[in-house]
Amino acid sequence: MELGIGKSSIVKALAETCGRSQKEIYRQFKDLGDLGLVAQASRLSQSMLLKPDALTVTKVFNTFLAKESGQNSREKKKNHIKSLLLAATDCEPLYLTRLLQKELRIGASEQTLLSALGQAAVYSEEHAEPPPEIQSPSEEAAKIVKQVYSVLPDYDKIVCALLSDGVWRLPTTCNFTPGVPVGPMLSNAITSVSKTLNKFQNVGFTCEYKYDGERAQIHYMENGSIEIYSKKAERNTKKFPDVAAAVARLKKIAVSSFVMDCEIVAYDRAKQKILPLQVLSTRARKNVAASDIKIDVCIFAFDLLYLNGQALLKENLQIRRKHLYASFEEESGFLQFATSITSNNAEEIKKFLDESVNASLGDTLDLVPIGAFHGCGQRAGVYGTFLLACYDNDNEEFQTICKTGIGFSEKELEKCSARLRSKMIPRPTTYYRHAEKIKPDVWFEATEAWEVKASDLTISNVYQAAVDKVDSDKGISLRCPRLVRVRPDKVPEDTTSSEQVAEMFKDQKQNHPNKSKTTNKNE
DNA sequence: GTCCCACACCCCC
DNA sequence: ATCCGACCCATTCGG
DNA sequence: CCGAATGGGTCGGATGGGGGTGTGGGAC
Repeated sequence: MELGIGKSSIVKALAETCGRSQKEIYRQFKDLGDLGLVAQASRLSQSMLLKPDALTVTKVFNTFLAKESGQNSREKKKNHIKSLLLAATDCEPLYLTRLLQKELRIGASEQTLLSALGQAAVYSEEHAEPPPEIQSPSEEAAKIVKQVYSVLPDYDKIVCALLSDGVWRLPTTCNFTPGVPVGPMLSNAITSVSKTLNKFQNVGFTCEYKYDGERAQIHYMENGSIEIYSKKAERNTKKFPDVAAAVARLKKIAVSSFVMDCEIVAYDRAKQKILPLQVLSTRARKNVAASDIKIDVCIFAFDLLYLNGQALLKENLQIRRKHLYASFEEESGFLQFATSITSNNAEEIKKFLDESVNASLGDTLDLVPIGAFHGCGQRAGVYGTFLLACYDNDNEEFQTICKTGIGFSEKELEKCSARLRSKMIPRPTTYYRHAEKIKPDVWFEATEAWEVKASDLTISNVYQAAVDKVDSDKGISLRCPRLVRVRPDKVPEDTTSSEQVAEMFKDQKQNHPNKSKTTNKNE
C-alpha cells in the first residue's frame, strides 16, 4: 500500500513534535544526510513529563495501516506520525523515520530477508530432514525461498507454507498462480560489445530488440478475466483497457489462458511508427475508459510464461517462444512479436545489433558543473549531486541541462567535491540560466568540464539547455546522465554547445515525425 | 463558494 | 533507469 | 601444491528525468 508520506511530511511532523522550525530541520538534514538521524538527534521525548505508552510492533503497524484520504488527510497523517514520534525512545525515532521513508539503510533488504527466512526454516525444521544429497542446508533453503518468492511473491502464503510443511516441500506447496504476478526476468547491461561477441564466438545465442516503453505481464485467466502488471508488480489493469482488448482479440481460439511478458510501447498507427517513452508516459493511469485513450500503444511480446493451464516457467526460451508465436496473431500496431534472431555468427549478430540501435548507443556530452546538492546517507559530507550546464553562444550564458550524481568512484567524488568547494560563489552569476524550481545548495564558478553519458535527450520543463532552439519555452535535458570522466584538458567554453545539444535532440530518430516507415520499421 | 495551480508523492524509465 | 562497492564464490595464476 | 589474484554474480544503496494524481491553499 502507499503511505503517501514523504520527506516533506516527515519534516513537518518532526518540526512540530520537537518545536523546531522546518528550516532548522532541513539544515540539520543537509548536515547529517538522513532524516532518521535528525529525529534521533532531536531527542523527542526527553522533556516530556508524562510518557505515552511504549511502542509495540502492532501499534506501529496499525498506525501505518490507517488509511486516510480526502480533505484533511495530510493533517491526519501528520498527526499519526507525531504520536508515534512522541512515544519513541532510544533508537526508535531513527528507525521509525527510516521505516516511513522505506529505507532502513542497515545493509540488509529484501533478498537478505528471503535468505534469512529460508535459513530460519531449516533451524526450526519439524517436518522433514533435508534431502541427503544437500551439502549446505541453510544455503539451499535460502535459494529455495528466493526461487519460490520469484514465482509467488506473497509472504502470507510462503510463511504459512513454511510453518505447515517446511522449506523442503516449499516448491510444491507454493506454486505459480495465474493472476499473481511473477518476478520479471531482468536484463544486464554489458560493458563492451566486442568482448561480448568474442565470448559467444561459435556459440549459438539469441538476440532481441529491447523496446523503449513499459514492461507488462498480462494474465489471461480461464474465466476470461485479465490482469496487467508492471515490472514492479503494480496492478495496471485499469490503465490499459486497450491492451486487454487487444490480447483478447488476437489470442488464437485454442488459447484459454496465458501469461505474456511484453513491452507496451506508444505507437502511431497511421504512420506505423513507434513513439518515444515520453509520449507513452502522458497516458492517464487510473480507471481509464477505452474511449478516452489518446495515445495508442502496441504490445511487443517477447515471452510466454503460462499457457492453457500449464506453467512454462521451467521450459527454455526457445520452447516458450514457440508457444508464444503459435498462440497469437500479430497485428501491426496492436500486437507484434519482438524482433529477434538466433545465430552463431558474430558478423550477423553485430549487424543485428547495429540495426537495432541505429548507431546511437548513447550520447556523450561535455558539460560544466555550476552547482551542487549535499549528499544523503553514505554520501553525507560530500556533494551527492551536481547541477550541470552547457554553453549557449547566442546568449553567452550557461544553461542548465541536468543533474548527475553517479559514475564517480568514492575517491573521485571526494576530489570533485573538494575542488569545487573552493570555487563556491554566494549566488548564481547573471549568465547562468536556470529555473527557480532547481535550487542547488551551493553555486560554483564555471571552471571545469565533465564528460557525461546519457541514454537519451528529452524535452524538459525545468532545464534550459537549447531553450528556443527546439521548443519556444522548453529546454532539453538528459535521460540517465552519468559521469564518464573529468576533462582537465577542456575549459568550460570549450564544451558541448546548446546548438549541438539541439542538434543531438533532433538527430534522435524518433523525433523525426515525417521519416518513412521503412526507415523506422525495426526500431 | 469555486476554480486553478503548486507541490508532494509515487511510479515509469 | 545507471553505477559503485562490499561480499561471496569459483577459477586461474604464480611461486 | 597451495595461497594469492582475478573474475563473475548478487545485493544494497547512492544517484538521474519526467509525468499523472491527489491535496491544500490562494486567487477571484
